[in-house]
Amino acid sequence: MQAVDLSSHPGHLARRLQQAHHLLWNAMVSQEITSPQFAVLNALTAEPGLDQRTVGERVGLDRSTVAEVITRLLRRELLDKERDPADGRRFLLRLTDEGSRTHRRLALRTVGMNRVFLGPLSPDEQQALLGLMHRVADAAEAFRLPEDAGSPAGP
Amino acid sequence: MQAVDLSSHPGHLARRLQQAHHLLWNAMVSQEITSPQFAVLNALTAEPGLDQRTVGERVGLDRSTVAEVITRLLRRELLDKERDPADGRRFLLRLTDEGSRTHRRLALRTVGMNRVFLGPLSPDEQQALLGLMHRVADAAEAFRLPEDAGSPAGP
DNA sequence: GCATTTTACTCAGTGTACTGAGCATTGCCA
DNA sequence: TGGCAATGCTCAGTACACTGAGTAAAATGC
Repeated sequence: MQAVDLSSHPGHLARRLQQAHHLLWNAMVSQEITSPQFAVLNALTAEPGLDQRTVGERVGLDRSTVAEVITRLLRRELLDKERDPADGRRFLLRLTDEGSRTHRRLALRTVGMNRVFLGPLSPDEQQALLGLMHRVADAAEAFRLPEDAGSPAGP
Repeated sequence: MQAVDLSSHPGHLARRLQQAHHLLWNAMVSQEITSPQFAVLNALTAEPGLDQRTVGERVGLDRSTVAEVITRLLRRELLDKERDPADGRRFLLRLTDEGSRTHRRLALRTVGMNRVFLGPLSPDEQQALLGLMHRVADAAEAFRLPEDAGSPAGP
């Protein structure tokens, strides 16, 4: 007895939102490249030559997931991976020409998809939603490694 | 060039939100029972005797994922599954006593977790966020099966 | 200079989440 | 009533996403 109303649970709504997004992404952006894969292409567009760990930091993926996503992008020859000559632990990542083209093509389509996705909201509401989600996600970042004494990390 | 700012992409934010939620859930609710599993327990608390398909409909899981989640809940003996005597295709699902107890215990904890999760927002902002997410998720539901009137699929 | 620790990455295991194909039961209807 | 479509579920394949354990290279400490 006493079931809960899940529409007041932000975690449940976030999951449903992601599912809806997945649906729209497949229909309007790409069936080959997923949204996390695009995020990696995007990060390497902004900062070529990042290593895996930093890419994960930029797009919000943990070390294992980043490795898998990169494996798939390598298989599609959308990026290159080579050992850092200055640090044998690192792999430096760079987009191939095909990777750059793919990123540009998909970036254009995401604009239309986001428009449809947020279509039911007014422009003000859209901004509000993005801002609120951002604040909650950022705040939760602080829970990541609670035992690390807080030196405030600047940009 | 021309990397995109992902903080204006609701899909990206939804993913980050879910990751943050996962973190908090593990810390404050349960490491055994996941949030989708709880959603299934919750649906069966509200409506005992549902079949798998309907459970999926209630909590927003597709047929395959529901089957897997239910398998795990069966393994933990939190629910019972038996063939519908009136319809041999269906399986009827019901919570065990242990399942009911687990649901109640976790339901209490989710209250505290949601409070922390939404903590960075004011009460008004919390309501706004929930409402906006709900509207976007519901609207996207319409994209699920655009063709229910018969589009002729050849043999 | 060598041992310890830290760091970047890999690997194994678990759990969502989706699609497409297949199988058995039911319901419809000509 | 016999065929056929619809329905409920399973299974295989792919792709995130996390944890914990393990490996190799670099930085640190003495």
